[in-house]
Amino acid sequence: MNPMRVSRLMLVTLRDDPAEAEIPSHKLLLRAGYIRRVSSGIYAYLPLLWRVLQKISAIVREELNATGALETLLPQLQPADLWQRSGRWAGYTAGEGIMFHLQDRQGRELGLGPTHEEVITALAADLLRSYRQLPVNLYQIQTKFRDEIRPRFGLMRGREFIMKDAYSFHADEASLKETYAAMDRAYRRIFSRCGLRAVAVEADSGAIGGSASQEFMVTADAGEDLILTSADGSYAANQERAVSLAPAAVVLPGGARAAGHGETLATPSQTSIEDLCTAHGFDPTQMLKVLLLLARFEDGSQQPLLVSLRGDQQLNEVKLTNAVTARCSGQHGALLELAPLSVDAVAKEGLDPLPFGFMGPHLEDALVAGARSWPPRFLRFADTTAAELEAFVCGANRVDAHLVGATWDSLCACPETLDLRAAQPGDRCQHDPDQVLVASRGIEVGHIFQLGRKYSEALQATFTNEAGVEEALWMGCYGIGVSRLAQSAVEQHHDAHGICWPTAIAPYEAIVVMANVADASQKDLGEQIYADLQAAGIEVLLDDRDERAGVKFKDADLLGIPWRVVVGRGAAAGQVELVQRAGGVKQDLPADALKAVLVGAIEAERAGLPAV
RNA sequence: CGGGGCGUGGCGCAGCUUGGUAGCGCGGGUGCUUUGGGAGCACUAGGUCGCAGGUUCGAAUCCUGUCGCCCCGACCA
Repeated sequence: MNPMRVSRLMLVTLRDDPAEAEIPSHKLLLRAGYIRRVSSGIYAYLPLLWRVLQKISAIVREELNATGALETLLPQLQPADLWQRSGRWAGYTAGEGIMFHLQDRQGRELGLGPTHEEVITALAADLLRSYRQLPVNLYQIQTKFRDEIRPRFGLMRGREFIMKDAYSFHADEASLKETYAAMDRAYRRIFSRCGLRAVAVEADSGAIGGSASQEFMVTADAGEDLILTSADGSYAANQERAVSLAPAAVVLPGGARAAGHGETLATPSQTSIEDLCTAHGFDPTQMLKVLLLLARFEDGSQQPLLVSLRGDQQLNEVKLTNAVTARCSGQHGALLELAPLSVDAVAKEGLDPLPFGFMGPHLEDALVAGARSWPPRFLRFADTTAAELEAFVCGANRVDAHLVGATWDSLCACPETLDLRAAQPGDRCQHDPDQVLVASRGIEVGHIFQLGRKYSEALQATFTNEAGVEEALWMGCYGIGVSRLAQSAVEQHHDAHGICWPTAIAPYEAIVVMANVADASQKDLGEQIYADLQAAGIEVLLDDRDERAGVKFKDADLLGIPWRVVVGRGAAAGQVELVQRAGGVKQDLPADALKAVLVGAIEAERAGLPAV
């Protein structure tokens, strides 16, 4: 129950927006006294927020326990050798690495857990021996540490944050998929029970690895991710993953010229697609653009890339990263960086300058053959839209000239063709060309992965199958940013006056405000209602401060308690006012009718939104 | 790490260009009045101007260095 009087709450609210905050939810959590910054990306969760976090955690526990998952608690201090065995120690500690690490008094290296695949997989290797024990799913709710390159927006991207992470182990892929689907369903229930509008989107699995992965996004304008959704709701993806149909290309008048080698066109200083189209009346879809990039790998090696795209399309770097990783990471380790090839980098390799702005897909390997440290050839890719062009305009590989009416094969063989373009809002959908992708912004609050056997193989986590053969475990992992979820709830539920918590995760369900504590009838009735509501099972806060009514109303709005009971002028006649925070609807009613009204309303709201 | 900006009582800011012994609003304390939407009046406490050097008779102000914080990019729950 934990009833509470505001006078005892250590409540400090701020009238002005703190200078450190940018987005509404961050400002409001600071102003309403929910959090305090201790250092960059490190926050104290004050008592009111801790109640919110515990309510979210309780919902998460209920839903995961209902799937048969087991709650556990793993160490945050993790030995380096565990991470060396999975091959992630160097990547996570050196350079851009995200893991805080230290040495103990013996000089042994330790890391502060940014995630727990290593620890849990080592435990699985120790404890899971037979297919008879499978599947199992373990989860924990605890603080994670990540030395973020740039912490920001309060709890949205902290260096220390609360996460629920779960790891499942299976005898085969079918079992993994079953648990993955069960977690998908549990996640949808968790977010809707928390009162959040969330959408599940296809996602890139990034550094965690594995095959399928899906993110859960709380829709909000301040979200860091761009989501593309079809109007019928059957397709939704993070832009870094999204696929779509590109607009049809406008056929190049005259088609192929000079037997597909193209006619030379003088294009002085016309280095951009836009310049060329303006000067010569081309359509961007008739152009072929060539991007040069440089990939840098874990082993220190570098590889120049040549990517062909249709002129109207944008490169999706995540797709390219995945393509390069698939080709090269076996030999060179993880891809650390993908950056546009600079004039300086070319010069540093001792090469002649490249015709930037006038390059065609037939740019010869000979141009990089003499490089000091690069391999003597480009790694070449073409996006599907570029590969499908019959005849196109492209750079002539010398300054101030382009080719018109060139074709693949005549110019050069079309390189490996992949989907490398960024899907855009307005693009037609692959599943139904009559549907169009629509953009919205989202905050990633959950992510589920089918990891496969990446970690179990690295850490020799095996079991004996039905046939008596040793086999690597199949794994899934499933995360929810608990503290981030709390802040995204504020981002989604606030107005000009403050927070409007969904009842299911509000720190208190109701606040009783005695307008004037010097008035004995108000004070007596307020105390009585406070006691009655507690007895009725409502989590209630009593604002007993000797402040003017206006101050208490402002604070109640800022705090965002879903229901406010005002005991004021009508107290002597037994009348009170009931105000719903979201929407601000007010009603006057007799004090003895209050309990029934409030209990009914709050019981309905505790369930959150209808499940999706 | 690259680019941009900011550090002045608890919070939000002015003062800095043109050096001369620190100010405003909010907040805190005391008293009186007020009491349904961040009250009024009076009194009061609280800052070696992020830190370290330097220039100067004199530095919040000019110079150098350094630390911290915020915003834009790569990363992610």
